[in-house]
Amino acid sequence: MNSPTNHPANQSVVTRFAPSPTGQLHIGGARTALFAWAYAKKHAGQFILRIEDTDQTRSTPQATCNIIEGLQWLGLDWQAGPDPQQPLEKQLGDTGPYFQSQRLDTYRQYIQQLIDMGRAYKCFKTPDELNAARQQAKSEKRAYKYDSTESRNLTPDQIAECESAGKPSVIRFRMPDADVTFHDAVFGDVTVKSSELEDFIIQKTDGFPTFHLAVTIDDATMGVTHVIRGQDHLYNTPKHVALLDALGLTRPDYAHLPLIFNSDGSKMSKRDKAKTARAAAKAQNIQSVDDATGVSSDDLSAFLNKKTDDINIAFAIADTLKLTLPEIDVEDFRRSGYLPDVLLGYISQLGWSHGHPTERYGLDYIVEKFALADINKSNAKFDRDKLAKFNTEAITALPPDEFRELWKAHCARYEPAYLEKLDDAAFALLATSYQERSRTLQEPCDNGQFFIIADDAIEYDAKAVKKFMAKNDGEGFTMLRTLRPALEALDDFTAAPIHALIERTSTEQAVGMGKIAQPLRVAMTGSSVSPPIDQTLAILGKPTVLARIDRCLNVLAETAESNA
RNA sequence: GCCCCGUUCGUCUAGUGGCCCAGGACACCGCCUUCUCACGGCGGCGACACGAGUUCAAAUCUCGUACGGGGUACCA
Repeated sequence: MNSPTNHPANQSVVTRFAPSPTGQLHIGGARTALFAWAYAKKHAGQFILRIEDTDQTRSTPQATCNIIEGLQWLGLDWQAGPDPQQPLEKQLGDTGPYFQSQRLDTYRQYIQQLIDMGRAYKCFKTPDELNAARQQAKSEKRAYKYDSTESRNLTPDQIAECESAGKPSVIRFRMPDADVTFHDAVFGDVTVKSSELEDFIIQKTDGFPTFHLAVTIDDATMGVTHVIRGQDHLYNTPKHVALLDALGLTRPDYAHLPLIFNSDGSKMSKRDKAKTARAAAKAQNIQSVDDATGVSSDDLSAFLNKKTDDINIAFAIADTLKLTLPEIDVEDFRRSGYLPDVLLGYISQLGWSHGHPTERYGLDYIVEKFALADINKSNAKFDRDKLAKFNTEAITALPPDEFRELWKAHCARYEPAYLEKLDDAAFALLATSYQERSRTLQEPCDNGQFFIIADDAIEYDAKAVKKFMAKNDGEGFTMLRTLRPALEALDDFTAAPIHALIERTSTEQAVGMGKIAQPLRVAMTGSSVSPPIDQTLAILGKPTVLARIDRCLNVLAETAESNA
């Protein structure tokens, strides 16, 4: 099958990612950015980051920063757009500015050109009138379509009259009375019938262009050769193509990507986090969250009553309940401890496949293999298990010092207590212990809390105590009493000598390693889980080990043994 | 409602008329390893949505049905 293109082979590729700055970088957006970036990279072209902030009510500078930070973390760099090293006003590239709010003059110029050509006109219909017509059509079970006859035929006098009366107007594009066909790299030739097309708005009453006008003009004036975006834009494309044709501008090549959904088929949206937090809070019937989160009980009840989906409240609940919210934005995945290359490798497989001799790969491999022809048509569901597995493998394969540095950076950003409480040597030992048993960079933080809390803050898990300590007349306590002097006498308190000591004890007492390791675990962690016990003791250090044995014996032994 | 698109194991996918009673990966199950939790090794379960048609031959082509998705905004 041939793949028609509107661009000569020797023209260099220009792609772009054009998010609207209304929050964090969404995982779906990240994949769109990845594909556009990879295509440009593969063809030694240019990748543009353009900020689509024409919706004045929803756009924020903070959101732009979030998106920039997310892209940078992923390692997707752009040659034109906001300069990530500079304040937001500074921009890279020579086809800018790259904020749509700074391109209003350009849009006006093209809109005026369309008006002058008779291809655009003012329309004084109000949203209310339009809605009424829509409702009317619906109640008559009829397909609604904007009726252009009245506004198209307004005389100059009538227009002047409306304007002097102060009636607000929009500008609409006069859609040609013909079917529109365009080529899409994923869907092939797409034709939309004339009857499905209407005179759409290109300039709002506030004087801002609509998305359709802005995106079309920007892509054309920035020299974008390949528009790679989500499938939700497929049926916007006839509008863009018609605009381009009217203006005599070259059509870019299009590729519309399948969408990404949750495993239950719902859209991956930021509201999933609120939903999950709310459901957990209701299930456990909590009345308040940790004071440290700064969320009041009023905030909480507003959230529980669905008055707000405030993400900060959702996180406060998650913190209080030790709950992981579903990852939706790139920042969520970063916080959960996924490696950027793994995340990218995984999401690249959602809707794109090249025959996979392997499925574990990173950015370089994607660039090497990427082709628009290998993009699928059908939507994909996001599978966190698979992502987690890939992440585990990548973490395990890391050189130990590299893992330590990555984990350190993660702690600095999300769990500073580890860096404050542990010296370099202890941190390094802990990193080594956890590397092979961690799915994410966050997991050792969650599982290793007992390494950084005070000796008297250990909470003993009742089941673990019963099973490993109190059972058989408190054999666990007996073992601890046996071990204590031997451990105290150990001069070189590192993993190897500790291991030797435990093995010797095992032989002398004629018991399995488990009979020794598990009571120690309970004393050290309060639970039955930790890294190998010799490493655990070495990292904790002799004073802490002895203190925790003593505490376990003093606090726990009496009550447990009397209850036994 | 209307217009379009899609549909291979639970999930992501390989597959472009004979190589496929359908291959890989994740999940799941079992065994091995084991001081706990993990990691790891080996094995197993498991799909062409349904119905017609074309053909010597169909997961692959055609039609219909069902289901899923997108669009139908002065949001992008």
